[in-house]
Amino acid sequence: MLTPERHKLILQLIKEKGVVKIQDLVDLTETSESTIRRDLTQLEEGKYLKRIHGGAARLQGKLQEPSMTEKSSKNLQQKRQIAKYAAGLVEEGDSIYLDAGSTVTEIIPFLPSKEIVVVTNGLMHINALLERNIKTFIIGGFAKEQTKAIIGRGAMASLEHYRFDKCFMGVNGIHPQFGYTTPDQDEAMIKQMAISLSREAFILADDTKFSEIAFAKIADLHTATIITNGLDEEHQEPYASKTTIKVVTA
Amino acid sequence: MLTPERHKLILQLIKEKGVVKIQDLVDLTETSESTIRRDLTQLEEGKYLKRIHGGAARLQGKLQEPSMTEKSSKNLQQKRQIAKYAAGLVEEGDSIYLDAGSTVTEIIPFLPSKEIVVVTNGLMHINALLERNIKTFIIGGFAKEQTKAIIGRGAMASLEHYRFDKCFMGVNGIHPQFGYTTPDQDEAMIKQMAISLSREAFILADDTKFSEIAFAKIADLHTATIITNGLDEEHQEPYASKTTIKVVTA
DNA sequence: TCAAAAATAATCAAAATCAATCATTTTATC
DNA sequence: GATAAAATGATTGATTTTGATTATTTTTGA
Repeated sequence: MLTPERHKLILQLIKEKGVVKIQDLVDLTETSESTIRRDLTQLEEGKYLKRIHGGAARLQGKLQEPSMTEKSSKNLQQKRQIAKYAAGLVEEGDSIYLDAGSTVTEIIPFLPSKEIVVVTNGLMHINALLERNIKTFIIGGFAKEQTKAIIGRGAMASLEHYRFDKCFMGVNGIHPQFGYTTPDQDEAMIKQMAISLSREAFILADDTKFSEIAFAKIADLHTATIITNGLDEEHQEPYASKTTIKVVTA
Repeated sequence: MLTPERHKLILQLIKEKGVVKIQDLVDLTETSESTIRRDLTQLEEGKYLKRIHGGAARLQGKLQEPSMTEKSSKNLQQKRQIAKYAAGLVEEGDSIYLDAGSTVTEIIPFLPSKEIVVVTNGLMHINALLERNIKTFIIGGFAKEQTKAIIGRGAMASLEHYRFDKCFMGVNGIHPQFGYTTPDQDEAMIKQMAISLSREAFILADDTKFSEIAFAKIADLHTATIITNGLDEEHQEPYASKTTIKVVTA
């Protein structure tokens, strides 16, 4: 195994578990203790981790991702959290629909790459999907400039040819009475259809979307499961009886 | 195996896996270790990858596309010439089909932006088209990674819904007897269909494409008009009787 | 505190990988 | 077809990485 591969594995494991034992790394990488020790020394020098007696630990101290404003960084973190959880729902062999939208894009890095099929109307997803070598189909139709989404009659007809195990999408409003809503009627129709073509549908939404209402109705609450974060129990109440909410915690 | 082929394979594998071992590349390309080492050295110089002990790794530094070689820059000038002429053929109110491919992309900046409708299977064209506020439809189907083209059965069905005044495409081979050819059969079928759905079809080709034959046949010469440059009269002769050639001059 | 156990660091030889060289083959040019 | 140029594959010795060994330090538990 090549050095960078090992380093990557080590960092990955440390990121997940916080601390790791040397012996675990030896087993994981199938190399000798000496090699692992050398790796840890190097990684510590590069400030990627902290060595501790018996292994190594993640350093929480600091710089993970520079640049990015306060808001968008926090926002992105939230999106990632939600996206990561959503990706965890995808199983090998699934066919899934990814609706256009920046929140949904965040799912892609976490998807299992083998044996899944993705259908999407989101042009912004294409590069990320192809880079991960995921089998990707795009639906045909009119390309809308602002949102880089494929919409319109043709898109509906194109979508009709597929069936999905799961679909993931963002919305602009979630309301106990008015259900899921979005500003553009054409996009609403696509979303609605995608939900109806999926065995399970998931709405990805940060807490600002709750109690909001946008122009075009997509569907009633019960037709999809909501994945969100940081929504306290009090605010969940009006929705809890009408649909399933998964609150992802940090 | 030819050098550019190997380089392509190497980059492809590295893109997929992040890191590759030299021995894997030797097996993959069925050449010697020496050759692979030389390849890696060259590719590293061109900033396409980073050599590591035992193999090579993808560089995340980012800038992927820029580095244009001597050759491709000259090539680009030719492409632009051809593309500009082709764009001049488009009239207001036309519906046109732009096939996937780098030559065709060059048409976009020269297109009249008002009152035309573009249909394409080329994902690489989308951004340029939307930036110019051109009414754009994309056909649905399987997204092929290497060429960023939409292909397959779905694409054929999707294409079927449209009719065009003109269509523009590149090819890999033009031959008096074997007509227009391209390496990928799926792409050939799409091209063929696009031609048959168009009132007029145009092939954009620099002079290196003449007398070449690729694997999959698209159509006979007479089905399209060839737009090329720098092809002297002597070489035009075998084709002139079978189709129309427009030679663009500098 | 002290001794045993565990973990670490230092050392070294073997293995793997590397760069440089050269003879041979392939390709391009006249 | 002859020649030059480029690409290739094998070989060599140098360098890097690795795993085992041994000595040193840290931790553990009585």
